[in-house]
Amino acid sequence: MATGRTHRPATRSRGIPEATVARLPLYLRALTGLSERSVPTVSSEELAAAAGVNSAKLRKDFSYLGSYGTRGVGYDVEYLVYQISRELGLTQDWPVVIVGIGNLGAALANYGGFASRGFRVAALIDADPAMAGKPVAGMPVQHTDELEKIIKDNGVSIGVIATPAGAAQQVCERLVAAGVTSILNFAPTVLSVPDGVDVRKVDLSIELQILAFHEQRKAGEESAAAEAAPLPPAARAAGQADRKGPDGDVPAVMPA
Amino acid sequence: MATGRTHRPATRSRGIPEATVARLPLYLRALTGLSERSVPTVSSEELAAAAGVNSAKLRKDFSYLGSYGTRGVGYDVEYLVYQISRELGLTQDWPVVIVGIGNLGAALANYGGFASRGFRVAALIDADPAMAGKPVAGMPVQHTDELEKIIKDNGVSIGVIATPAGAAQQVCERLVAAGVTSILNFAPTVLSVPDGVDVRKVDLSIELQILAFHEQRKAGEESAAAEAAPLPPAARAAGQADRKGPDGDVPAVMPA
DNA sequence: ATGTCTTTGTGAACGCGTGCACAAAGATGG
DNA sequence: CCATCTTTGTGCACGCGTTCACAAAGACAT
Repeated sequence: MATGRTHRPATRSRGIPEATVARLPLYLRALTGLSERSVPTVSSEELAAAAGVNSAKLRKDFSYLGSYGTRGVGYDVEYLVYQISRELGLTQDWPVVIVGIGNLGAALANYGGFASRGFRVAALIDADPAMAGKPVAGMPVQHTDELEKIIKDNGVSIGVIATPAGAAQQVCERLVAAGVTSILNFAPTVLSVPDGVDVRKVDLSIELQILAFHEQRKAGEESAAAEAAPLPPAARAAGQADRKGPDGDVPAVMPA
Repeated sequence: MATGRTHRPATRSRGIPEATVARLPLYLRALTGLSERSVPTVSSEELAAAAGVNSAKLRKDFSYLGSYGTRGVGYDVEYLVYQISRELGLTQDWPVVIVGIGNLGAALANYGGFASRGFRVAALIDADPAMAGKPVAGMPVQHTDELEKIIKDNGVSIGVIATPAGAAQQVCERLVAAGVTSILNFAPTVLSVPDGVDVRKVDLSIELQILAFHEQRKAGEESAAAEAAPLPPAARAAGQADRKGPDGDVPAVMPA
């Protein structure tokens, strides 16, 4: 999924593997659903099915948290909801700021999933002076000039970047300088941050390209030998394409 | 990734590892930037820095595609752009439909990154009759009733689901029945699909929760021994919480 | 209390991905 | 033509994550 990842180099964060951490929210969601239906206990097999994973994997994941199950019975739903929430740090309030209130930023501001898990949108920030004061999701947009003050006043440590790619790195640096140590980046750029700052990336375009790859492969398998050698591997004469404009003899494949 | 991933069980798709496929769009983006600046060739070291990865990893990734570099020189930018585009299947046109034109769906419809890589939004679909005909991103929203017809008429094989969680599975099944074989899912649900259908998931809430985990850990390291045992591991008497409503003696930690 | 049955928790094996380190290949200069 | 220098391509080792398979633990019936 979603997601590619630009974050810590697979440091095991206190014994809990990164892959397990990434699945905990999945379990939590499934458990919350069971809790709403007043299901008291659940087996690893049932919960795994609900979360879309292997039951052995689920049990191993939970084993990193402790022995919270009862053999022969399963897991107590409410208790497990609490334990996972605590482990993820969702028992406390996390104020976040969203920078870049375009279409995507507005969608994020309105997204219920943020507020429903202890995340509170503390401020919406945009560089466009025309946006300042306009209400989005029942909240006035504030100008970028206020960024540092907002972060410090609210004790924000998580920032969401939904700006155009060109502005992302600069916004990122200001966020980090003001005290933000975790960033969720929607801009299609590689952010460089100092050590100690976590960056997670959500890149819609990349996800689609990965799907296209598999889609093409599926289509190619059906009409197997349809494509001959698409281009000779050494089609270009060595040292010929040097110092030539971007519109050389190589097929222009990138639209706009 | 971004993200978690619900897709093929790590099947190596014709020799190219899944992890490599996920990085190809990253390289492509960096290369496109170089191409626009008319840079003729680039070394693995430079390109790796631009893409935010290790240079050895980049070279190994490219080695799966073939020997496209020149030792002592580097890679021809234009040629590599073409090769990666072809490998990802971006040399052809991919019509996509977006189902669920709420805040997020509208943001996606307006998102330039879709159109800029060979992906063409063929239709916007929503279940709300009041939305039908309304223009979003310069395109009239169509009603769900038309879904099957739209898919078949346009030869759509990639669908984007941006509906509420409750509607996602049903929409998914209709998409698949109509011929869609790749799905990008923004709804916070686990989709179950038949074999042969790829699903990639983008879950904003999960990404935030992962960040919160690391954030909490950072905070916990500073004030190391601040937190004592938060709850006795066997706090509940065995077999006591059975058959009790969701509001038992376990702390209610999930807001709303 | 004893036996049976269910389900957890985990040891161990396997496979994938990553990164090191270096040989091979080609460019470049004399 | 030979030497040197740069950069690729890759063999290899290591570590993480996944999965299998089973012993241990507890529930439950008799």
